[in-house]
Amino acid sequence: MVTMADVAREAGVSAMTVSNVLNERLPVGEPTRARVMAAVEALGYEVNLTARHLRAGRTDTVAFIVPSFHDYFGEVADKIAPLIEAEGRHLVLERTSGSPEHEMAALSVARLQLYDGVLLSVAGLDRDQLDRVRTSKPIVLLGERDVPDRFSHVRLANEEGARLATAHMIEHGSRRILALGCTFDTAHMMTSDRRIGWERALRDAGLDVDARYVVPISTYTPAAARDALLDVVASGLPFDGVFAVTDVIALGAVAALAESGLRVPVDVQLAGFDNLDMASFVPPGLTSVDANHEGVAETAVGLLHRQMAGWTGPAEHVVAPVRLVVRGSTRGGA
Amino acid sequence: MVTMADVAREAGVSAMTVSNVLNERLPVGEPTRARVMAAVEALGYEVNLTARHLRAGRTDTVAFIVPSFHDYFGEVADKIAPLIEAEGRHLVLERTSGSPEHEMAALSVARLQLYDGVLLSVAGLDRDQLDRVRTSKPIVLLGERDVPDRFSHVRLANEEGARLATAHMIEHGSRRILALGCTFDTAHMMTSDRRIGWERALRDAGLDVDARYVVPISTYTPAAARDALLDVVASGLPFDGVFAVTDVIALGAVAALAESGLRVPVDVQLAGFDNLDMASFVPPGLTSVDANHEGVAETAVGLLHRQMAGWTGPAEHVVAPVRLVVRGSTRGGA
DNA sequence: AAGCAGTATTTTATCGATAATATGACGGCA
DNA sequence: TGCCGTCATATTATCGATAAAATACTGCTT
Repeated sequence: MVTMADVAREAGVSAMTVSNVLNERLPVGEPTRARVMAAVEALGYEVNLTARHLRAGRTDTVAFIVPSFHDYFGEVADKIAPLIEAEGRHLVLERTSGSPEHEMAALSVARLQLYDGVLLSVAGLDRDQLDRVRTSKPIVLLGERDVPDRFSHVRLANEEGARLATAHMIEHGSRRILALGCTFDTAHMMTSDRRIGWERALRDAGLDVDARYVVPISTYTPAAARDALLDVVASGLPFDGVFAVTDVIALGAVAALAESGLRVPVDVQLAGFDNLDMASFVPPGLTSVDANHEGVAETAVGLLHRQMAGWTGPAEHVVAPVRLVVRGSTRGGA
Repeated sequence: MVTMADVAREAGVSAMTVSNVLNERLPVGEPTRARVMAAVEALGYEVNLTARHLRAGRTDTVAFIVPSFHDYFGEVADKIAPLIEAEGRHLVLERTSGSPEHEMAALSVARLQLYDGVLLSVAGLDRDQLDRVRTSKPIVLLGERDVPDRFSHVRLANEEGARLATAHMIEHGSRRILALGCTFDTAHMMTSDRRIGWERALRDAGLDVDARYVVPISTYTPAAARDALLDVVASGLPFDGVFAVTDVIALGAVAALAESGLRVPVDVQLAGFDNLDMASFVPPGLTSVDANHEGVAETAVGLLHRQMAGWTGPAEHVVAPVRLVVRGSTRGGA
């Protein structure tokens, strides 16, 4: 490996001069600079980033830590990347599988040292566990879990989104709407917050809230969603609308409804949450709550930049607004 | 920051002993070990990975460098992650936007030093550019571009896959099949290799190859694919089948066909490539060439592990076999 | 009691870069 | 001539860990 010392020897100068040429820290005379650059070229020298990190205490890298790489998180990551790169830093993704242990490990002192800042999409950790994390590293949390006040946090208006979607289906004639993938958890969770919005829409319309219409699913995959919905159909429970807790779940619902011969939106209206790219393309077009990934990405990265720039003010807790994007899977759609 | 020296002082031993306790390199007496562990607990010490990297010359981290985080690459990354973790290493993802500059930068000496090994999904670099990369770092290339012999490489049987899909549609009655998203490039590229397979199926069946049926698209998004296909419909060019170069492109085709009132598979059969998760769920089920992500991931990671373990034999060039998964978007489907 | 094998622990040097400080060379001015 | 300021470059110390070599400590044998 070619080191800075090798370049220095080749150019007949000290290592410090090489460093100064490359980093433009202290001024270097033109003839010397030229000799150094020539030596760099000749030897093909490139800085050892690890050594720089150790000495300089900065890595110029931000990590976005996600439960999994695909679907929602992949899309958000693609929005975040250019924002980080615009400030001259690198973005890397790490995966936790959504397990509390992995998330905790990602927040360990050791791993945090590798980055100048961290965006963590919280899926497994609860408020108490997060409260045990002690660090002054810039961190912004994303996601629908409850988090300690001292962490900056960006979440979606889950309840409002679910309410909007459900109310929209009620307005267009649905009376028995399933909450597919929702739960009755008491802790703040995506699945319970969205259930509350569904309930509120029902109540606002004077409809009964029937616990049988909340259909939990084993894993958050389209396959599990399809199976769960097919079970409902088989059970004979009558329904004329489905609020799917995410678009991925809605995709499973689309498949189940098609298999069951139920027409969307004529027999059953369907709405999802997240407005993933695919939502516009899956026929007949999926009505979905738009989480404004771009805006969420900008907000989160903005909060992180501020912390990395030395801001020490209080943490902010942002609730990103949502809006309903109406498509063909609900009546009143295009 | 708590350093190893702090722990050593607290426990009344040398830093080396702390290191030996934590890494189990040299044996340490039980009472000493206990004191050290107590000090570690008391101070909340964790190793500085950057310092370890510098000294030990190993990062225990593998990078998977992809054009973008979503869809195909996100799914593959989720398959790769557990395989890397099984060997006690971390996986991180980096993004290149598919640009040659970014891909070259990812292969620079400086960035390669950060990882014990690199999996690179080549999208932008051609053979000559890759040939300029000089490094002994374990690297495995993925993707459909041509690469120099000295790099290990895993690609798909693109031509065969496209042929299978096209032949299947011909067998079930299609005679005018579009190659949506394909190109006439002469360099080996995913889009041209798959076009060749499409051509071969047509020729094998004694059908004409008409250049108008190769429909390139501006960007590899469903939106661009939908627009391109709507243009074809508007042009009046008759067709009764669509081979979409990827499932993402097929998704755009699904939308365009639905908008145009063309029924799948009655009026038009449709097949894609990649067999993404969503392919089973988009009604009526997308017939797709299965690229066996899991197998590709295993092969690539296997080659990388071998290199990281010190293997110096010749590079391997693996062509991963494919198979056709028939679903409702083609006749003969379920 | 001396010698020795074998284990436990410490010392020293190093990974490669850079912040802080020191030295050197040169011109200007009284 | 002598002193000072300025710019260019070099030296030194350090980031935090660990490999390799050196030393200290055991108990056991004869």
